[in-house]
Amino acid sequence: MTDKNLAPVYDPSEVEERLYQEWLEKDYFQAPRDLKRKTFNIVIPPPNVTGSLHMGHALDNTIQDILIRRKRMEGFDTLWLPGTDHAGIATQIKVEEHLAADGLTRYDLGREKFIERVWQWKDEYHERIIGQLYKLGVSCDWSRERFTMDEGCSDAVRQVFVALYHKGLIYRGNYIINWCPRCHTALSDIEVEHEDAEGTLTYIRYPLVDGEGHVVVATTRPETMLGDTAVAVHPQDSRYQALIGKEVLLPLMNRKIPIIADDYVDPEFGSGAVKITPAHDPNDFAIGERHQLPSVVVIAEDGTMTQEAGKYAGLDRTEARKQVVDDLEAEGVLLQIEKHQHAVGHCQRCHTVIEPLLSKQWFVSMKPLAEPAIQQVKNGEIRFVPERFTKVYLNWVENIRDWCISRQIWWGHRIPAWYCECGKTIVAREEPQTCPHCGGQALKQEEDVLDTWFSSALWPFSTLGWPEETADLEHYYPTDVLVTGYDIIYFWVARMIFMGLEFMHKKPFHTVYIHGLVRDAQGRKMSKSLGNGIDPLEIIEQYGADTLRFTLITGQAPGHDQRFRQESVDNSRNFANKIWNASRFVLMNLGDTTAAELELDSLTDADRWLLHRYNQTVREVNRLMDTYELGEAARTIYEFLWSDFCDWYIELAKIPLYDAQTEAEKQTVRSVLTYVLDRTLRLLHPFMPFITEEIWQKIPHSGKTIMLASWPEYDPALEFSAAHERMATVMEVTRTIRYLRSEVQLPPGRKAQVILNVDSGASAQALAAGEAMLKKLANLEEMTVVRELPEQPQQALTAVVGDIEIYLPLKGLVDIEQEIKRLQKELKKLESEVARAEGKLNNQGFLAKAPQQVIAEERAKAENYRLRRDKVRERIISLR
RNA sequence: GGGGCUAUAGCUCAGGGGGAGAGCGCUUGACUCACAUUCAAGAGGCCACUGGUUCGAUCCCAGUUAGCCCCACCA
Repeated sequence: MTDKNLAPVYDPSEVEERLYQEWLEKDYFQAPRDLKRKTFNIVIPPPNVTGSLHMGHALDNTIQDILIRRKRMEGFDTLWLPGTDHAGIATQIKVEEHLAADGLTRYDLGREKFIERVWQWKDEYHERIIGQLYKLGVSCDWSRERFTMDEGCSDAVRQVFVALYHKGLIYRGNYIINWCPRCHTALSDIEVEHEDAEGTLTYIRYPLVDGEGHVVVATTRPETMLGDTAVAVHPQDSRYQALIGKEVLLPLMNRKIPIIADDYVDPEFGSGAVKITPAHDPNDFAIGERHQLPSVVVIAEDGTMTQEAGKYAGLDRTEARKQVVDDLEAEGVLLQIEKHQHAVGHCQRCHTVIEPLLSKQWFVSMKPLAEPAIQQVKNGEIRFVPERFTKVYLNWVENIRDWCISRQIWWGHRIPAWYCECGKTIVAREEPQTCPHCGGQALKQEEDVLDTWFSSALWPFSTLGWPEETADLEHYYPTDVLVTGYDIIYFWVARMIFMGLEFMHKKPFHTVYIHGLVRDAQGRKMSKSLGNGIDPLEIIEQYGADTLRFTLITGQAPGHDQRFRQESVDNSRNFANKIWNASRFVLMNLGDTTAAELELDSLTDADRWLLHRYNQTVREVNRLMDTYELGEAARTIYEFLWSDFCDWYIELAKIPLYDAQTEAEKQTVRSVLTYVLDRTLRLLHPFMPFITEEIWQKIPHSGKTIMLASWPEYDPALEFSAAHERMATVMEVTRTIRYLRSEVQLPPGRKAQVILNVDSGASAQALAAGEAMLKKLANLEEMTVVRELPEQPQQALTAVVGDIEIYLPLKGLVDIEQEIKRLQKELKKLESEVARAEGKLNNQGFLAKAPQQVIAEERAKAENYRLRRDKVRERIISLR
């Protein structure tokens, strides 16, 4: 027998570190690759190696660990594959910031040295992140850990790139892209965050080249007028019919540009005439294509004006804007400036205002890849939980546009394309030695790297060894559930589905579980700039991982954001302590027994009641977990453990444990306590892995670890409805007597007498069986059950439970007037209940259409309320 | 301009076609031999508003109001 003397307060810090090491040493997390067993797999959303884990990660990983631990206990061959993400731009920015502290830029180091520095950074932060995951208690298979830039994943990236290129789905070309002047790179559309901003709409007069008159255009970005190559109007706009085909003279630049007609123009907006700058606006670019307009690039990649901008060359774009406006005013062509609300794009990583630029970049053609990914979701092969996210996904995928994948940074997968002097481009998995077209050897590899999400998209299969045909890939692909926040459905989830279908010809997972954000106590997003972030590690150090996990999971409803509040942490901590102390009680009362076999024959009503409740809890928890309602599942266990097991059963168990005549009676209770505690710990283990293991090891058990103990299932042998009913009566009477006692402030030290007058044999039986319990729990000295009461005691408090009249004779303590008042209040309540039930029963529609069971229940209720009403009424009369 | 979510006890939130739930807070009592990180008892809600469907709506549907979020190239 292990040590039974537990400290009265649970101390997680002592337990968690030790248990996690033990689990690691014994390889409990390792997936066995047992071909005979069914698999259950999850790939971790790889955390970025930029910093440390936040509450969102803690929630995300807690959810995954819960799913994984349950399936492992259910006997599945379970793999939770961990790893980290190189996070291209984000990590590069961090390292650059670090260098900046020493007054250095990445150019000072050069590409090779800089990347070395980033690898060092990666190593350092990788260690930190893994350490944090350890502390959370996640049961990942660390022997299979991956990194998006490790050799295998990099190979997968090249393989995919080459395949898509040869299929014509990757191409390179000149298009308007989102350019971040700060990060100095192109971005994809979804890396741009739009924010409404108060801007201005500037009206400028462009004079006609021939003859009198002018055209007025309106723009939010006057500085781009330097690059205008046309003015567009709507073809049907009567105001401008005569002007179409003529030319205007572009102010400041004195360039002749044509007036063209295009349907894109909204005659209602501004002046109805639009200046066209193909090099700096996506719409203008499209119009430029349609009308073969030249593009004049006036803003450079660093955000300054180019030589094409004439005298403004070299100015920063914001400075240029001011000067252009001033000069326009000086020339007398500035008509007016009005305020204007519009959305301005910002870089997701550094929040700099995005510049739409004409640039040569690599793209993935998305529509062909999206098609099957739409079908898989539409036909239910891939399911979102909660379901409404299906729409969010489809809405994006059905309107998908090509993906700009090249980034002008250094940290990432370098694009496997080489340019030859002969002008040809070679795309290959391995570096070519000579040009296959001209045989030349002067090949230069593309400088750009890939969008970090390119490698993420391959994660479910690249981590299992693809493109090699590994045993893991064969056995573990596809995975089962993907757990993530709604913020990366587009970035990651959609693209994984695309790539999984394209390269594995199988969906990467069948279920996408979407959770919400963890916000601060005021409901604000946790962010560094606000300084309102709560570090999960601090909570773990102070309260333990179990407490943090329980707080996060109970605070969570599928797909909804939650607030992280101290009260909730306290509550979870208290719960852990409650479990600890309940277990202390069990351990202290185990006697010499080492095993607990339930002997169903010798059970009392209390035992049967607990087993029944336990069994219901198991069924409910399984149902909830099957539908991913993990917060509800956790609350259900909480409720059972605290209310049923602790508040009622442990108190009831004390009776035989302390007073029983025979050892056999004690033994029965011990076995029930042990059995239910054991199984409830198993049920709770996925949620609170540490404390459950720690206690489980101390109570009688078979097996090495609770991690591999069998998962509790509903057991028909534990259905005890009759006993459950009887106990419900006993409990209700108990509560009522306690209530009466507190009504007259009867001191706890004073034992009371009670007379119970019953109408039915069933009640008499329940009370007889529950006598000892009632005496203890309601603090009674004497309890008398009668079938008929010759004379009602006057100096007594009264209440009615079902057909049971409860009399609490208290000479000298009962204020008759007060008691009548209280009973009248009770009578009023009962009368309204009777009225409600009878109202229903008198409704012909109800009787005709409601289900029989509901009608029967309603009849029983009505009967019960009438009975109680009459008894209370009688009592009032007798007191008068 | 589209799409979505939310409105339940003082606070934070679960729930769900047939008499409203939790935690915290509040009131009253108790250091009772597992636990005061506790126990017992209690107060507190026309479940946002208006219609509809139904025998029956807090729950389903429509609309209204308020708040939040996502997507979108009207200069």
